[in-house]
Amino acid sequence: MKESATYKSLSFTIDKTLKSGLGRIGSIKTAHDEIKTPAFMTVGTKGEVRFVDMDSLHQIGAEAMLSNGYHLRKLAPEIAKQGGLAKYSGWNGPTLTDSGGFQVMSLGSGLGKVVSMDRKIKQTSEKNRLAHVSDEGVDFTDPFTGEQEFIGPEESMQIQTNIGADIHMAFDELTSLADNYDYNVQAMFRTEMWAERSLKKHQEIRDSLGYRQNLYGVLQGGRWEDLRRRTAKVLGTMDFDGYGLGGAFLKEQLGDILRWCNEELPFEKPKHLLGLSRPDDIFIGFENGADTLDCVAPTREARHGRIYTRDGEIYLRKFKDCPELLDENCDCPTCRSGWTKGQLRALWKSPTLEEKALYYKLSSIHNLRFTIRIFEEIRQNVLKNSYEAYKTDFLSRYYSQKKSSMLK
RNA sequence: GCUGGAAUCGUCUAGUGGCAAUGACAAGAGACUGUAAAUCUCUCGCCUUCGGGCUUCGUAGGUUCGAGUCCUACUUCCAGCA
Repeated sequence: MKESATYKSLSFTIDKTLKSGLGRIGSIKTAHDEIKTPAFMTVGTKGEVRFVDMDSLHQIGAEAMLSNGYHLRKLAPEIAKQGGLAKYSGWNGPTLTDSGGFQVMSLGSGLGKVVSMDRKIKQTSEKNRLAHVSDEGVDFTDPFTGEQEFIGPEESMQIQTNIGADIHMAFDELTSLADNYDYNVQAMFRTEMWAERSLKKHQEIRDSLGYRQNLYGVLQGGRWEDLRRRTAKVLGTMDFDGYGLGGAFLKEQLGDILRWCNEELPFEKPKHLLGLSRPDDIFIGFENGADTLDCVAPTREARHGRIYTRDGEIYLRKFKDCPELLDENCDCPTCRSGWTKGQLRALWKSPTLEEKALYYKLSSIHNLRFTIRIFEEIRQNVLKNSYEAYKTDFLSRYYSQKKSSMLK
């Protein structure tokens, strides 16, 4: 209670804007610390980043942590008692919670978030879904306990205010790429209605608590320009502290979709691009007005043996006994400690849980640092007026050898 | 030397006479983007125009329409007795 009372409104400062218009560098002041933008928010769904301790996160320059209201729903009252997410998790830095809206899709229609044109799109059949959406909210089955539960905008706000992150997200419905235009219209209207209800409930609780927490509105609208611009206008007039850019994207359209949204939204408010972090997505997001991004890919892919390097991604399994560092140019603790590809591969393949866990930690730290560093370099290069050259160099090196480097 | 038992894909393993033969691990390829994910998918005897063809279950014979499965001998290994 006492600690929470220090919460203040966000203040977002823009230091410099790209000539192209939407991209900018700046900083978001939160009650805990300042987030220099653009920034990557490390995903710690349940208040911890899998296998990575908080000291290591600070050491690699992590700016903020994103946790999930859905996963923390039952712990929320306890988190409140302990003084909020930053304290509870031991992270003690800027935090954001997602509303649980993502689970509408992942437990429901269940399709990957970003899909390239050639990938087949298929929809989960209605009866196999674990989540069902109505205007009230989402009825879902807990995949582990089988328990029937319900979360709507009001429930999500209650959970998130208990968790007490610096930034909360309005409850939204993320559609899948398999959903057609008509369904996206429906989901967009619902998301707008939920945005209003989220805001109302958030403000009620905030007023009763007597201190300020911050809420971002979340935009949906699928891949259609008319929907994206419309919903951006609608949410843009509402009293949100910032905006979450949501949706499942065709990679080829990502930039356009973000541009449609951000041309309509108030320029001076911070924007968070939900759930993306591959290098190309980072550049597209930044240029089109995203100030922060979050993603599970760096840590998940690390655990699965996919390692990021300046020359592209590699499959660690192809590097048995290899004496090279993961990435010669990397300044992460794993590389600086001299761990070689071969040693890390051996840990990963080890029959002991301790060694596997060590691998997960070392590789997660590497991929996270790799990702965070791109954001740092974007900031530096924008200041030096060398952003375009930096981007071109980075992307051509990263993607040119994609195939061959993965094959070794 | 005698008496039991055992020999199947890199390893371990399943296998009532109709089997190219089970499962696991290893290996190879791919996926993963607001974490149902320390996960998932595919390949894993050889060849293939993807219909199929060929060669396999220690070795050599035999019984049978048909043998990894039954019989005989041999080889190797394990256990017990000498």
